[in-house]
Formats: sequence, structure tokens, C-alpha cells
Amino acid sequence: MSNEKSLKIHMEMGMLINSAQRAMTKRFVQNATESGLDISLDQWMILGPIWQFDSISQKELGEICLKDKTSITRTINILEQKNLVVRVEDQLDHRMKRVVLTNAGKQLFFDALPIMERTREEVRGKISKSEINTFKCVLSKILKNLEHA
Amino acid sequence: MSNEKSLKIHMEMGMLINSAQRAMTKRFVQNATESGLDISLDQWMILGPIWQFDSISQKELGEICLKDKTSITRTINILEQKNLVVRVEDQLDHRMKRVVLTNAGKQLFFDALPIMERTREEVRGKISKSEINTFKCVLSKILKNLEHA
DNA sequence: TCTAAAAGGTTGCATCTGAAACTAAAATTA
DNA sequence: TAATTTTAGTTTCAGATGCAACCTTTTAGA
Repeated sequence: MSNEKSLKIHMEMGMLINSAQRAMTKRFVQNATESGLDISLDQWMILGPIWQFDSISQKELGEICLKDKTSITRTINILEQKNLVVRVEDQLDHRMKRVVLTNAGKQLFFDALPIMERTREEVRGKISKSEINTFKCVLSKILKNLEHA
Repeated sequence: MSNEKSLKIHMEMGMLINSAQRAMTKRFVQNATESGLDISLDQWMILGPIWQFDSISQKELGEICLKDKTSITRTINILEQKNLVVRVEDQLDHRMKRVVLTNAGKQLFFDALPIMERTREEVRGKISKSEINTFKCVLSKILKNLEHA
């Protein structure tokens, strides 16, 4: 037991980040499921920008979500299967596809908003604003440290 | 461009954690690959405790690594395929399987140690000790906030 | 103008994830 | 002791990830 605790105390940053991330994702999906919504965190993260920009290319989505274009392609496949989203070929540049929300997609986005809000509150709990700021700041610094291959 | 920047500034904590996590994982694997080692971060994260405890049950591994038993099962399958690890049924409790490093496993662990060390340094860069402490502290608090379903 | 390079997407491969159903072996309890 | 519940691990299902290779369509350069 004390052994386990000492391990937890010395637990590496990477492992901490990893499990915090998974816990947050898990909680969001749990909350959504309890409310009868069938949506994953990654799907939600993509729905947001589409709603925000009305119509957006997959490349732009990738930049905003900080995700590989491969991930975007596949998540959009799933959203399209669920009839939440439609791909439309750009009229000027036929390489591009613009992604647009269907009515069902818009509905789901709005239904999921309060759940995301609640999840955020659960995650933050009583952590102080200044701690959160330092936290975000460190994350940004880590990203910058790793920016150049 | 300024649009992109403003987005980055307002980027949500979840997305930040997510991409920081991926960047760290990516960097470790890159560094390992460059050194000719074929190992993923999760595989390494499991190798460590096995080495530390000499022989350890999958359940304990899960607790230490903060991972689902499903993930442990599969990662160990992979490690076993690579002949880095062996499963031995516990003599007293036949439900349990103890996981043991092979010589190749030990070798890989030691080879990967300096790479992990280097990766950690790259990740931390010039982030101050106190910021790192706050950072870890916030992560622990988030985990605690989400502990109870 | 014709060809080569770049850009937007998709696909294959290997890995990783949680939830739920399932097996076998304890540990409890009636 | 017999019946029930718990526990350890595996399997299946549906997503998710990055990389590299590939196909089209654009764009740039010779």
C-alpha cells in the first residue's frame, strides 16, 4: 500500500497527462451517454468548428483541432454515417471538401453543449484560476518545446 | 494567421492536454526509432514496472500504469509476440498471471532508458521546477475530481 | 504548354482505448 | 459443504491515433 503510494507520488508526468486525458474523455462520454447522446469527445471537438464556421475544409479542421488529416477523414466518415455531417466538394478547388452540419448535426451540437459545460466543471472542481493558468501555460510551453522535430 | 493565433489562445484545456500528450508520445517514439529501437511509449511504460518488481500481475500493472486491464492484456500480447516478456501462471492463485521480462526485454528496457531521459529533457525544456510542480499538482487534482464515477 | 511538384483527401497497417460479455478460479456466505 | 459473489484475465465491438503510400486536382516552373 505504502509502496503503491510511493509509486503514485513519483509517477511520471507523461503518465499523469495520459491518464488525466483519458479520464476527461471518459467522463464526457459517460455524461453524454447518460443524457442519451451518442457522441464521442473527438466527434464533438470536430462538430464545434464546423458549426462555428458554417462550412469548413478538412484541412482547416485539422489545423484547428490539432489533429492529423487522417484522423479528421475518419472522424468525418463516422459523423457522415451518423448523418450529422455532409461532405460537399468545393466548387473552386476540386481537391477540397467542405464539411457542413445537417440539422441532426446542429441539434446534437446544441444538445451536447451543456454536457460539455458540466464536464468542464467536474474536471476543474475547486482548482484555482491561477493554477489553471499555470497549467495551460505549461502545456503550451511543452507544445512549443516539441514543435520542431 | 491572426485568426489561427486567436484560436490557439482560446484553445480549450482538453484540446491542449490532448495535443501535448500526443506530441510527447510522438517524440518518444521518434527518438526511439532514430536509435533503432522498436518500442512504443505504452510498451515502455509497462516494461518499467515489470523490471522494477521482477514479476508482477497484470492487475497490479494496470494500477501502476493507470490503465484498463484490457489495455494491459493487449500490450502484453504484443510484448510477448516480440519475445520481450513472458506470462507465467501464479502457483498460488491460478487466476493470476505474473509477467516476467526476458533477457531481450531487459536489454530493450536499458536501451530505452536514456532515450526516455532525453525525451523528458526535451519536453521540459526551460520550464521551471515550480511550474512543473503546479502542473503535476493540477493533473493530480483533475484525476481526483474525476475519481468517483 | 507540358511536366514536375504541391496540396487535399483516402487507405492500409500497427497500436491503443473503454464497455460489456465471458471463462475460470478464488473467496464468501448461507 | 453448496451456492453465490468477486476477482483476474481474455475477447469482441466500435472508435481513435500516426505514418507512409497513393490518387486527384492545382499550381508552378522550364
